[in-house]
Amino acid sequence: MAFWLLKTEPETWSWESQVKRGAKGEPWSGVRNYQARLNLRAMKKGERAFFYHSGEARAVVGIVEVAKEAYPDHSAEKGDWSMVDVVAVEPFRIPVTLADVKAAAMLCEMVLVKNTRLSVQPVTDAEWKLVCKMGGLKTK
DNA sequence: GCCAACGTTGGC
DNA sequence: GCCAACGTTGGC
Repeated sequence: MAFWLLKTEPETWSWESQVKRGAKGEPWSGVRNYQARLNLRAMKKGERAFFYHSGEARAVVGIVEVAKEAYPDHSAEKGDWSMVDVVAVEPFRIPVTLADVKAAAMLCEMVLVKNTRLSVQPVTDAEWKLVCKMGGLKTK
């Protein structure tokens, strides 16, 4: 069971928009980076990901679940790109900001810190647990 | 608004 | 295949 982190600009696609989609979920389209594509394609149905707001907010705000595994990105005019469908699972009670992540010794190796520009990232089990806890969620 | 980091493109 | 130039992302 792997964990992930999905980055989005809230002006483009926010947690609120994701929640409004409900159980139908939403295709995570528009990824145009090979490393991110690799991660998208490694995602399995039922795996979970942090939903991260970049830009102004800079915080993990909730958790989504993969509802459909990688399939061709319909927004790609050319090239071989993939997307997955994700469904909102649970909001964080307390958003975990980038500053919080950087301040936590255990999290200083997170891809979020090390490779800030990667939009689809793997998260380790230990990181997952801690960030959930910081967000005010019971870890499962 | 600026700049650093990274990825992509194109000339050689 | 190398590398400089350029564009984009995202934090500050």
